[in-house]
Parts: sequence; C-alpha cells; structure tokens
Amino acid sequence: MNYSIINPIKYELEDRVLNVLREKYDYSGEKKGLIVPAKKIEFGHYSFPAFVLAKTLKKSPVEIGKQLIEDFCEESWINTSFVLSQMGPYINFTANTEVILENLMVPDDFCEKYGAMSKTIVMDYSHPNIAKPFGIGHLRSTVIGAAIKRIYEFLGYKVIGVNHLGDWGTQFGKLIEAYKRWGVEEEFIKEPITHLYSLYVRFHKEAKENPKLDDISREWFKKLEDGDKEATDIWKKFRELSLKEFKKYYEILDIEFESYDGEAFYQDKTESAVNMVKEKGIALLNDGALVVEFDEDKEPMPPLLLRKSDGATTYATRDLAAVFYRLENYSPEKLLYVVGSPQKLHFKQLFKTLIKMGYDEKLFNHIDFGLIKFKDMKLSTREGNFIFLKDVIEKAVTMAEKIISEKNPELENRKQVAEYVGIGAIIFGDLANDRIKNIDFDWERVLSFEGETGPYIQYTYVRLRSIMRNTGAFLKECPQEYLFNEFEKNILWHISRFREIIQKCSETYKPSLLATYIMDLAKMYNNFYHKYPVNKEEDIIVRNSRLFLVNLGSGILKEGMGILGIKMPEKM
RNA sequence: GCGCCUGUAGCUCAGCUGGAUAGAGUGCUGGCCUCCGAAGCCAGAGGUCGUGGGUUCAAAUCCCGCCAGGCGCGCCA
Repeated sequence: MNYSIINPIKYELEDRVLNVLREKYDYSGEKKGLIVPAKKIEFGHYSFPAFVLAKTLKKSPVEIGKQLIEDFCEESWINTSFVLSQMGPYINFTANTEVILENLMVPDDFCEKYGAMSKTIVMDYSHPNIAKPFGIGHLRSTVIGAAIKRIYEFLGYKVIGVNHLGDWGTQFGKLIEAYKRWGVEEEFIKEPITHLYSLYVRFHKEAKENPKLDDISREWFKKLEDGDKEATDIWKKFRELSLKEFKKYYEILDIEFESYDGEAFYQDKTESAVNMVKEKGIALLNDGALVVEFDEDKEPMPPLLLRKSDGATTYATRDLAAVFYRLENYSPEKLLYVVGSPQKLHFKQLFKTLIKMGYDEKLFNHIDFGLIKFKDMKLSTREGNFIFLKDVIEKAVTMAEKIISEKNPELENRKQVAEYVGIGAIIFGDLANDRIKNIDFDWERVLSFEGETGPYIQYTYVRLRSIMRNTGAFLKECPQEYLFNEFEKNILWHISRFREIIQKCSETYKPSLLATYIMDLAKMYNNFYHKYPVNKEEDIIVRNSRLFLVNLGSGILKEGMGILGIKMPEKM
C-alpha cells in the first residue's frame, strides 16, 4: 500500500511532525497516534494531542503545546500548508485551500502508484441455490459482495466474481422425482423457480404420507452422480432456467459475474483435493470418516469432515477443491468469501486446514454478515417465513412510481427513474448498516424514501444537476481565481478524503463506511444550496467557485453511489 | 455446557480503531415554498454509551467478571 497517495496530507504532516519531535525533543515513540483527525471541523482538520510528551518533558500539556506550536511553525512545509492554532492541550492543523485542492481529485496514475495494478482477487458472493427462490437473505451477500468488488476495482485490482451456485445435493433427487410426477412444462418455463418451489413443498408434504418417495429420490440423486442421461438432462434444465431467472435480478442490480461455477462444477475435483490434503499428512480416519483435526488447546473446534463414513464428500471438500482450482487458475492475491456469519465456523475450519497445509493465512478471508429476520423469526423457505426479492423490488419500485406521480407528474421515463429510486433505497438501506449486524426486516423502513436513505442522495444529485443545467456551467477544473467561504471549504475537505475512505473500506471490507461518507456529503450539499444560491450570486469569482463545487459534488456522489451499485437519475 | 457476534436517544443506526461538550435519521413540537426542485431546509425537546470492576494523563472504544439477545458446535449445505 502506498499511503502517501491514499492520504497525502495526513501522511506528510505526520512525517514532518515526527521529524520535529525527534530532532528537538529526542522523541523515540511511534508515529502512530501522533496526529489524529480533529474531533470537530471547527477545530481544524488534524490535531496533535500534547499529552504524549507530558511525561517525558515533565511539563503540562498546555505549556508543551505553546512551545511546540512555535517549533512546528518553523518547519516551512507545515507553515505554508496549514494554519495552526492551540486549544488547551491540543494543537490544531487546518489545511490551506491550495493544499486541499491539490489533493482533491483521484490522480490519473492513482492505481499504478497505489500498487494494485495486475493484482487479482477472487470473490465468492451471491451464490443462491438453484431451484429455490431468491430471497432477501441472498440479496445481502449479492449487494455487499458487488460493492466490495467495485471498491477493489476502484483501487486497481482485477476482481474475479464467482457465483458459487448451490446446484448440487440430495435435494435434486427430490426435485427430479417431483418434477416427473407433477411438473407442468408451461408453468415451469414461465416461472421456473416458483414452479419448482411449489413442487418441492408438495414433495415434502407427500413424502410424509409416502416414505417411498424418499427412497426414489435418493436413487435419482445417485443416478445424477453417476452421470445418468435422463437425470443429468433434467438437472441441467433446472440449472439453466433458474440461472436465467437469477440473471434478471442481476441485471436489475447491475451485477456481473466472471464465473458461475457452482458446487457441481467441483464434484469431480474433490478426489484430487482429498489427495492433496492426505499428502500433507494431516488427514486421519475417525469413526470411519476422513477428517482433519485441530489442536484442542489452541483451536478448540470440531474437525473438518473431508469424507463421510459412507465415502461421500461434503461441502467442505467441495470448498477445498474450489480453493485449489481458483488458486491454480486465477493466481489471486486473496480469496474472499461473502457468506453469512452462521458459516463462520465452517470457514475457520477450512482456512485452518489450508494453513496447516502451508498456505499463508492472509490469502483467505471470510466476509461475514448478520442475517435478516422477519418478525423475530429466522427466514426459512420451509416454514413459509420468507421474503422474496421479487416482492421487495416490486413494492419498492411501485412506491417510487407513486411518489413520482404525486411530486413530479410530468417526468419523462418515470418507469426507469422509479426503478433507480426503488432499488437505490433497497441497496442503500442494506449497505448503510455495519454488515455484521442482524437486520429486522421492516417494510416501512424499506419503503421509506426520506431522511437517511438512498433516494435522499439521489435527490441531492438531481438538485445539483439541475443547477448545472440552469446555469449551463459544467466545470471540471477549479477556476484560476476562486473564493470559498468556511462552509464551502468544509465540503472541499470532505471530498478530498474520498480515496482514503475507499481504502478504509477495502481494509475492513465495510461498504457501510462509504455509504455514511456519501450521506454526510449529501447533507452538506443540501445545506449548501439552501444557504448559498449560485444563480443569484453576482460576484463572478464566488459564483464560479460555487459552480465548481456543484460540479465536483455531483461527480463524487455519482461515483460513490456507483461503487455501491446505485444508479443516479438526472431528474426525479 | 463450550465458542463466536451484538448491546449507544422512544425506534433505526453513526462514532474515522484511546483523545476535546457522545452525533445523525425517524417519530414528537414549532418555523420555512412570489427566491437554482419541500423526496428538502432551520430550531426545540430527548443519553447513568447493558452492568460492575480494572488499565491510562485520557475509555462508548482496550482487559476481566456478570446480564440480555443472536448465531454456531463431525457424517445437512
């Protein structure tokens, strides 16, 4: 990582301050923690808490502050770049507008300098189950994964998005039998997943009365595993049509995958995977099953099950096979898994096994997220407590359309705008929260477009674009002569931190940081255009400065929301 | 029973990895459309940061105990 380009102002300031402390005060401590972001913007941009020197100098922090502020002012770079002030034990640094403007935009050679060029990351996300409805639960993995993918792409990484479909398992034996018994071709083609889902439910009902069905379905799955033509053909049809329906959602959400290799794809690769583990001498037989055990004292957790006592492999084995396959074919820097936190133990076992085999632990990461609950119940297809993504999207878009017809009935292409707004609300509502927290699904919240929501940001963008259209001014560059008031400088400062935020998102795998950043920016702009009308401004220098700010803000809002996967309408 | 996660305003959440008077949205009360778009803006009320200890000049943030909720714990995925 190249910190000097991610956060140039802070980086430089830290270095200079450290130098002064070393030369004049024999400071031997760390750089970390010397310079902290100012608590409030009124204080400045960065602060130096003088406490750190109080002990060694045996003076009060306030006195030290007085002395240090003079020392810092002697340093010419600090002196020309910042305005310094003292508030009690703190020295506050306020960056000059020139310095902020210099670091405002993302430089063209950002990715090269940052050093992420030609590095690859493999991301496993979304992975819905074939023949099952796409629920709000899968939306989380999809939306979080897609956002993190774009975050890394912004930083210059090549990201391989893998949709590890749940397209294998004993349930397909049941589905084949159910389909052959009660399937209706026309319905299946029209609404494949709805139809398969109802067949699945019916199968479970009838199997209770008629246990023979279970035996038959087991046979079907065995046939499928053995490559029987009829079974394979039906399975392929399930997979194709399900995927076709999923792709509709992906298109609406504007998400693409580089690969749809699901569990079935790795079926014939499990044997060599098992052999690779065996070769390392860490696999052992226990109760007839082949397992990898972990150190009870250091890692108290159950063993990883490579092969069941009946000889069949498990999903852990398939996941291992997938790791080996991805490492070999993509040679990635990292493998990321966007999977819910209930799977935490599974990934811990998986990664620990790989580490025991000699792989670097930094190679893998499980990006976990909390689950969505509805009325205090876990979402479950079987219990009928399930929220279909289809319904969520439909309701949100319909609501958006209704509001448009009230507020802006003349609007052209209202269907598309309603889609942007409705889906923007859904995505932003999900991404704005820390991913680790559980979410109580609430229709009212999903369908609200006021306050801290996606549509609020879209609205801000629309207003800014409107100002640009009304003034006819589209300024990419800052005018030669400019004049910004305090409020406007704060906006500039906030914008200058854009890449720092993206960097932080990539380190923590938290798109929510970007979401709150954009929200803060949108609030600032809402205040801004209320307080300082651009059109009325007669001073040409001030007017142009504001127009530049409007152009800049609309660009950042659009880019930031784009990374989150939310589209911006020009009017709404 | 053991392990992991969460607990901040009535509700939903921020809090930049230890710094200054803990911030938003929503809901509630009041104000603002002859003025670039009111999905907006402004003001007000609302807090023992689950709880008890510890470390530190400094704790919502780090450590330990307890309480509450969630998730997981070898032949399911």
